[in-house]
Amino acid sequence: MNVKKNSTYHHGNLKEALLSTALQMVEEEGLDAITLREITQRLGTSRSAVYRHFESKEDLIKGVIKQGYAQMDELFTPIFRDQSRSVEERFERMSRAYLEFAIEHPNLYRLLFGERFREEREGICDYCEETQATGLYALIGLLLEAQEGEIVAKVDPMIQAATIWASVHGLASLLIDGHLMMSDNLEEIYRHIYISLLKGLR
Amino acid sequence: MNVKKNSTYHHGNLKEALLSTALQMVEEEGLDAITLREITQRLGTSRSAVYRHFESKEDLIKGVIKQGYAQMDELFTPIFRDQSRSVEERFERMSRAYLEFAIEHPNLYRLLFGERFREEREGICDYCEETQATGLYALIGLLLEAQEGEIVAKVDPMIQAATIWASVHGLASLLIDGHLMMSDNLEEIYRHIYISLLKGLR
DNA sequence: CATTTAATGTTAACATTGTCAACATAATTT
DNA sequence: AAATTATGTTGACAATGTTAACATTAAATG
Repeated sequence: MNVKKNSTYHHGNLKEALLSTALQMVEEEGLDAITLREITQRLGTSRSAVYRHFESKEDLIKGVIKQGYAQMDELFTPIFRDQSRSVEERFERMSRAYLEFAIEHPNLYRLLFGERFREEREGICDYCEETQATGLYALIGLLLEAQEGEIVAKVDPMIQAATIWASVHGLASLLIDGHLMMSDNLEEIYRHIYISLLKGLR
Repeated sequence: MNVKKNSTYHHGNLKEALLSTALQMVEEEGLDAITLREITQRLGTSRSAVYRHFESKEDLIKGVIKQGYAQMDELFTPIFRDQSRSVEERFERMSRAYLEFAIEHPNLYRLLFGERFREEREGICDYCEETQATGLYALIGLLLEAQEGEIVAKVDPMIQAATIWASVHGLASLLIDGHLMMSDNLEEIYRHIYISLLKGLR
C-alpha cells in the first residue's frame, strides 16, 4: 500500500533513531512534553514499533539518560585530564563547563539530575560507575591534587566534592528553573560563588 | 438516590478541601502521581466538580504551590525575626530549617523549586513577593546585619544571597533526588558546607 | 414567602496517551 | 527452499484531563 517507503519496511537502525529522536525532543520540549506517538511519527514508523526495542517509555527514557551521561562524560573528561593546566585552571574550567552545559541543555540536565528515575538509577548504575561516579571520582582526584598543592584543606575529599557539587548544581538549577533571573550579572554571581567556594575550601 | 450524603450535595468548602487534599497527595506521592479523579474520589465528589473552583488541574496545582510557599513562610519568618539570637545563630537555624524542610517534604519542595510552573510563576508573583521574595529579602536583611558585624564581606548582598541559596538548595536537591546518598555522614556534609560558606563569604 | 437567579455538583462523552494482542512482512538460519 | 526469528503495523483498551448538558442547592429579589 505504501509506495515510497518500500525500501525500508524494516527501518534498519530504529533503536538508535528512537534514542536520538527522543533525546532531541527532550532537549527541545522537555521530558513531560514528549510522546511516544510523536517520536515514532517523526521517524515515519508506527507507535508500537517502540516495543520491539524498549520495554516501555520509561525504558526508552533510561536510554536517553545514558546518552546524556555519555555526552557529559565526553565533554568533561578532557578538561579533567588536561595535564597542561594547573589544578586551579582545570577546576575553573570544569565548573564553568558544568554550568554552561546546564544552561545550554536545561531539559536534558533536569532529566539527568532531577527527581524522576532515581529509583531506577540502580538499573543504569553500570553507567553511573562510568560517568556520574567517574565524574565524582575525577573531581576527588582533582581535590587530592589540590590538597597536595595546599590549595584546599586536607579533609575528606568526598565531602569537599559534595560541597562543590552542591554549589554548582544549586546555581545551575536555580538558573534553569527560573528562580534566579538569568540576567546581566550572571557572570558576577558565578564568579562570586566560585571565589567563595575556593576560599571556603581552603 | 444517595441516602447518606443528603446533608451536603453542596460540599460547603470544596475549594479548600480540594487544595488540602491535593497538597496532601502531592506530599504523599509526588506531583506526577496525583490525579484529579483520585483527589475528588477521596472527597466523595465527582471529577468535574473541580472545574467549579479551578480552571484546570494546573490551576489547582498553582493553589497548592501558594499553600506551600505560605507554609515555608510561616516556618521561616520567626527564625529570621528572632532578635533574641545572634546573626550567626539565626543564619545557622535558617539554613538548617531550610534543609530539613526539603528533606521532610521532598515532593512539595520539588514542586515549589522545580522545573514546572516556572512560566506561570508570573501568575503567582503576587505571592512570590510575599514569600519567595520575602525569603530572599529577609536573607538579604540578615546579610546586611552580618556585614555590619564584619561577619561577611561588604559586597552586594543580593549576590551573597544567591551564593547561599545555591549552596543550600543544591545540597537539598542532590539529597532528595538521590544523587548524594542520604547516609550517615549527612550532618558532616552539612556542617562542612555551612562552615565553608561562612568562610567563603567573609 | 415565592420566584428567579446564581452557585455548585453530576453524568456522559471526547481526545490523548501508553500499552498490548493479533497480524504482516522482512531477515536470518537451517 | 523452508522455517524461524526479528521487526513493523493495526486495532483495541484503560486511564486521564476536559467540556457540554443537565440537576440540585443556595442566594437574591420581588
